[in-house]
Amino acid sequence: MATAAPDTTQRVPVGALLARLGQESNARLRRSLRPLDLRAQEFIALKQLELLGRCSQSELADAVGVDYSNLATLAGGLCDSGLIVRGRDGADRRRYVLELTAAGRRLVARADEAIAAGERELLGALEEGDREQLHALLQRVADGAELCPTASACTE
Amino acid sequence: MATAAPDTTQRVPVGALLARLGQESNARLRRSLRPLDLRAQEFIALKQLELLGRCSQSELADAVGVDYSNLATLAGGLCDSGLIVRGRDGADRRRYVLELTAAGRRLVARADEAIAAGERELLGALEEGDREQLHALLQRVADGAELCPTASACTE
DNA sequence: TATTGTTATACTCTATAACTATA
DNA sequence: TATAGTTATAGAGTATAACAATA
Repeated sequence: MATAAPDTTQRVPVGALLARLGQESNARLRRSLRPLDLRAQEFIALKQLELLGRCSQSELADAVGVDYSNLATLAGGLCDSGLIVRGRDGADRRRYVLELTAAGRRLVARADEAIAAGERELLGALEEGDREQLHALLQRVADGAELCPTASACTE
Repeated sequence: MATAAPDTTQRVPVGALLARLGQESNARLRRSLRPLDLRAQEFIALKQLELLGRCSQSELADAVGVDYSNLATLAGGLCDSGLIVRGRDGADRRRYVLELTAAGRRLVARADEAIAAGERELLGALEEGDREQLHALLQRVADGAELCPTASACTE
């Protein structure tokens, strides 16, 4: 049977809180990015590519939590827009090597500014120290679940 | 200009972590609920209704982060399935009053068990105490942003 | 006129399967 | 045969506008 702590029944479980706050976080992201004509997934992929440097489509898909199939379309669009460049890997010609262009790098910088305000607003209830603590906890969960969102944690 | 802390540039911002973990949390929720033939939004709405007790569609939509227009369709489906009942408010006949049926209550209980395993797995990297701390921090953020996920915080 | 709820519609995101090309 | 990528498609979630009924 499931564990049943006495006062856990009447509160929202952590998973539900995560889901709800993630939803809100995504909504704010979308609104902030709309003026830049960027979709949330596109920004996340670009941002991750900035952190990882050169990498293949499948590595990026893993890091970002998007299906390979959907990342193919996504990367194609970003390539057409001149935000990334795709070249075949010399060693294994099946693989693409993705890299941010200068234009892509500039757009990411603009997007970072655009989303910072919304993020501060969402986390307004927390003091600086609490925000750090939240960041550390979330990072540990992400690393533990192998969601691999940081370059340093990508050891493969 | 935006604030620029020295070592913040090379790590994933809190908002992005929240978005990513929320995405993962939602994905696990969906997978856990599929055998019960429940969609994530449907479960979230039912669960919230359990916490709030009787409430109107607009109150539920606010609490759950779904557009009024979409909650209309959602509530209609749940009503057809016999999981909730809808009745007009006597005082204000424009408003619906939603309430969980016995069948709805049973299904929520089954769903709670189904999703508990996935949640424990996602949070596996954290000790019990850290999990509590994460819960408290997320709850404060949710309350601060008036996402109103708890009955107690709903003061309106 | 303002509010509650409904319907319709477009867009974004998620997920699966079938396919091609290279290893 | 196994893997990297592509294409197509279905389903779920998000967002907006137009509308009816009631206050």
